[in-house]
Parts: sequence; structure tokens; C-alpha cells
Amino acid sequence: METNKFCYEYPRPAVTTDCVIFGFDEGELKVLLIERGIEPYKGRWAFPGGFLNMDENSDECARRELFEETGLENVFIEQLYSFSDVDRDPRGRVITISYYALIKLADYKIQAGDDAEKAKWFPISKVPTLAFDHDRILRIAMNRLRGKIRYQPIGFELLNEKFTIPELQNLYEIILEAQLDRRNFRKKILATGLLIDHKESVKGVPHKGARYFSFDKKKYKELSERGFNFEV
Amino acid sequence: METNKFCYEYPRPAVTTDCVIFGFDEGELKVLLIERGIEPYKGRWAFPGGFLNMDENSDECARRELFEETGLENVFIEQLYSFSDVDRDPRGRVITISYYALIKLADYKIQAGDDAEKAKWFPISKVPTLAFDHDRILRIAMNRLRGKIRYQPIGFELLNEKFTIPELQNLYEIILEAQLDRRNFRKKILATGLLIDHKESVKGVPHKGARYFSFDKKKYKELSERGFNFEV
DNA sequence: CCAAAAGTGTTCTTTATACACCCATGT
DNA sequence: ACATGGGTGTATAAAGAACACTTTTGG
Repeated sequence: METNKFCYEYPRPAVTTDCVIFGFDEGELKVLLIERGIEPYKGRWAFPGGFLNMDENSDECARRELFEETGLENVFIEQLYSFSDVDRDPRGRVITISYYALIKLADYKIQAGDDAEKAKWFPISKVPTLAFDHDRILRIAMNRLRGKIRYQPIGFELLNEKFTIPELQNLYEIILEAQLDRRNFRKKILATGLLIDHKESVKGVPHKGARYFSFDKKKYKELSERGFNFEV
Repeated sequence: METNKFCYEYPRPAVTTDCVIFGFDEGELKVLLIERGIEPYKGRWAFPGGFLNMDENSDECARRELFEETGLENVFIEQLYSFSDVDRDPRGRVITISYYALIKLADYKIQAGDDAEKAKWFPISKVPTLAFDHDRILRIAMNRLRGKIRYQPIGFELLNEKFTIPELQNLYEIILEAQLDRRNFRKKILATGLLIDHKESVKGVPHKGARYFSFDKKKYKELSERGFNFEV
């Protein structure tokens, strides 16, 4: 294969997308990391990502990478920020358009198994020092998540289709790093009118089982088009 | 000059930054546009921007472009969003990392005069159909500005160092497209404790002159580091 | 019958909204 | 003296925070 086939009048940076993939499980917020098999940063962990193809925009690129890594499609994914420091990649000038995704970890588990690459879920608190400027990317992703969960219904993206209110509260408490009052939380979240009560409860626990709810996406879409604002 | 000197193994997009420059004057929110002198979109208006150099990151590139266009330095500028649709530029694959800047129009007026390019301030309501995907960029910039002005003290960036509370309220009303109560606005904005009263008033108007204030940047910095949240 | 977590209502405090009159200035 | 916009306080409504007991279930 011939090399250096693509020539331009002025120098151009390489463009990649990197994706911070959040999952929530066992009362912990986690991110999916890939262990680098080659230099630079060999042996260090990094967010999955890859080069932008010429026939796709950055959203498509990020979704493609996400699919290749997790087998998941149609998940919540959003552009985060673009990083372009001159020395962020020792191999040369590489800019990255970063994204973050929220996935239902239970779905991922079905898909997982093809361990071509060494991918691993890390609880946020146990993320090691990352390759490149990915520590910074994670910090920005966490801030975005924390900010956004308060006024957009994105928490549901991290839970199963059916979830309980205590589960949801737990998720909020962990992301916001704050204790919330059980009664007030329930009141507020039910007051949105966006939860569908499935009238069935968790079975097999040695205490009263919590009721299952699901998020009414269709109703939310209608309401938000009419200027309604979700807020917790 | 030789052409096509820069060769790579894989194709790369060209990378630019574009900057939405907001100013406020005569009770109107305005943006600075450049009339394109060449194809594509010859004769159409667009945001100032240019190619990323290999020795600068995108922030530096955006600030450089801003300086070249307005002669202003040390102004508020923030990354907005990156646009990468395959067909967004008919000349080929070009992605742009967009920014928005808030400037004090009075400062600009001192600098202006070198009309190498045809630059013009347009009130938001009179912006024509723009070149490339710049209509979309403007829409996103407006949303960002509207969202951000409520919980970060960025409105001051658009006013003179010394401003009156009615001026500030006017700015808020125009950006938020809403009428605000005069007494409540004043109460709220003064309650932050971040306005310095200059104890002098507007002279030469046929009514009681409004008092001048300025924004206490230093105090805000201190407070925000301690977790204080500006909100209007 | 005990342990463990779910479910529920009311009071109090804080914040937001609504609203009308006097004041200073130039003509 | 009048027209114009600036400055101010209070009362009401709404939202948020604080708080304790009962219920269900499995062991």
C-alpha cells in the first residue's frame, strides 16, 4: 500500500472523535476505557475514539466508534467539546471533537464478549491517569453531565427502561454528589407527570419492593416543543 | 510557490475557526459579519474566521481572527460547537470549531476604520441569509447566549466598564426576549453584591440621570471559586 | 417478630412575583 | 410647570426545605 497519498497546499491536523461512555451499575457511575496496546501511552487507558472518515460528520463518526466498541445503537450521545492543543498527541497534530454517551449498562452486557480490545468499565472514582489529555476530557464530561441532569431528563438514559424511584434518586445523588430528601425527590419527579407507573414492584427483596416506572419520552417531546422545561 | 506540499497517509479535513462576535448598541444586539468577496457564496455575509495554524490551538486561532477583525484583545470568547457536515463547504471537506465573543462596542469603534474587508454590524433581527451553515451557527450562538446570561455574569461583557442598571436591564430584556420588572431586576442584581456603585449619574438627559455601576470582577472570581452561583 | 427499605403529608422558610408613588433633570 | 425616565418598599403567591411515622416483605 502506498503511503502519503493525500496532499494539500497547507498543513492540516488529523481529526478524531473520542467518546466518554457513561454507564451506571451497582450504585456506581462508570466510564468505558480502552487499554492502549501501542505507543504513545502504551499500557495507559483512554477513551475509545478514532479518525474521522471523509464520508461522515463527527456525530456519525462518534456513533460509529460507539457501536464498534459496545455494539449499541440509538443511544444518547452529544458533542462535548473540541480539543486542539498543539502538543496533545506526541505523534503530531491531532484535534479531537469529543462526545459523551449515556448507555444502559444492562443492554451493554448482552452485547459484550468480543474482547478484541481490552475494554473495561471503571467507576469514576477509580479511573487511573489517562492517556493524552483524556483526564481533562473526563473532567469536562463530568461537569456537563452534572449540569445537564438538573434541567434535562437524561438520567433515564442510564437506567433500564423500567426503573424505580429510589434507583433514580440514587443516580442523581451520585452524579450530583449530594444527598436528596426522599419525599421531596419523589414529589418533584412525579410532579413532572412524565413517569408512567407500571403498578408492579420489585420482587424477592427482604423488604417492601419499590414500584417500577418508566419515562414517558413521547409526552416529554410534546411538552418540550411547547416550551416546557424539565427541572430537578 | 509550490502547491500540495503537505502529504498524509489518510485524507484530512481542513480545520477553521469561525467567530460569532456579539455587540450591543442603541438598544440592539448585533453581530459582526463579513461580506464574502469570492466564491463560494460571493456577496453573501458570513462570520469572520480562518484556518487553524499548526502552531496554535483553536482558542488562539479564534482570538487571532478576532483581533485581526476588530483589533480587540482580552475579550470574552468561548468555544461554541464544532461543525463537520460533509457538504458544509462546497470547496471540500472543512470542519469549523466555532466560537462566540462578547465585546464592548464602544471599544470597537475606536479601533475600526481599516476597512480592508467589508465588515458590518447587523442587528440580530436584520441578519440576512448567511453563507455556508452560518445560519445554524448563529442560531446555536443565540441559544448559548440566552442560556448562559441567566447563570453567568456575561452580560457585562457587552456593556461599557461603567453602565447603568436600566441599561443592563435593557440588555437582558433584549437577549431573553422578555419584559422584566424594574424593581425586581434591580433588587436581584444588587443582591448579588457584585455591582460597584460609582455614585455618579448620567448627565445631560431631560430626566433623572441613572447611576453608574461597574461589575466587581475580582469579587466574583473569589466568590465563584467558593462555589457561589451567579443567577438572574 | 425483626430488619430493611419504600411510601406518604404537613409545616415552615425562602424566593419570586406583582404592583404605585415620588424624585431628579432639561426644556 | 411639565414631560421623561430613575429610584424605591411591601404584600402575596409559589417553590423549596425540613421533617417522622407507617407499610411491605423475606428471613
